[in-house]
Amino acid sequence: MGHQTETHGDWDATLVPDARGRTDRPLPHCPVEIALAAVSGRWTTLVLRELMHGPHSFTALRERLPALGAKVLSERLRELAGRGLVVREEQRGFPVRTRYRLTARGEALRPLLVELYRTGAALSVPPSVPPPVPPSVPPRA
Amino acid sequence: MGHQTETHGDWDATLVPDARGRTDRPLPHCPVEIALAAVSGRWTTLVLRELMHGPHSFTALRERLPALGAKVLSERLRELAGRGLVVREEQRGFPVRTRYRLTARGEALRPLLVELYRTGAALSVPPSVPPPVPPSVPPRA
DNA sequence: CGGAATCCTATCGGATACTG
DNA sequence: CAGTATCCGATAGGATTCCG
Repeated sequence: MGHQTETHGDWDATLVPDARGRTDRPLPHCPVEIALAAVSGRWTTLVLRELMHGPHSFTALRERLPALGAKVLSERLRELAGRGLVVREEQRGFPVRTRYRLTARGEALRPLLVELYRTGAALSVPPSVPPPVPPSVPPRA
Repeated sequence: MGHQTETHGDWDATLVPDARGRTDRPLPHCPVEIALAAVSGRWTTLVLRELMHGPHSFTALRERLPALGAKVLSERLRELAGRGLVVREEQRGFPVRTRYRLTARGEALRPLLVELYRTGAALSVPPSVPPPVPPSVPPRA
């Protein structure tokens, strides 16, 4: 065999390019976990999609996503802001206009969203032989 | 403006290529939701990573991921199998060898995992100005 | 308008124990 | 070896109400 620095030696370099992906448990510094954290949570990708079209106010977002409750939207925006993906901007004047804008970091999620869409679209064509439903009880003559 | 078939008209075609993405709530047939469902759940991406290296037995997977409990592994494998991403193969003989192998559909997740890694790595370099800690009270005079 | 505070339920995932 | 069965605490997220 080659070398014994790694746990099991052969890592696919395109899949796991560096040491941060060579973990044996879900650690928060693993790039995959970081990216998943950024887009996970119900409604998150929809909120991101709206913000990708440009800045929106809290209420505008609620109008675009009528089934999204104020509490959850508020949570999502705070998470996104906490990760530096979104900025909250208060436009001074009267009344106080608030808007949420995607940062450069937030824009960096676009290729991921595109890839998620692509992959999901590919998966949505059903497998030739669907989830092998085992013949539960073979009908006896 | 152009036409009034859509709710708000201007959709980014690279972000939302077709009607399945033009939803105002998280519907299970939206491609993004489908892809997210495939990779979501704790440990899921790690299990996929292992299976991307080739088929593994239940116990082999537990050895690679020692902190992953049998129950959760069992759940993950059943979910993945249910989505047609993994197949369970029983090698008859003694003892009964069981192994889990990625299907072609499962392999189709590889680009997504790569993109997740890429994006997460990009996000892990901290923003020039971190989460904008707002000047809580503007110093007067 | 732009939220925060509560309350409530469902599900998730970890620990432990047991089985063919 | 390859799981299942149970229990249990912690979130997640929806509904509702209230606030500056």
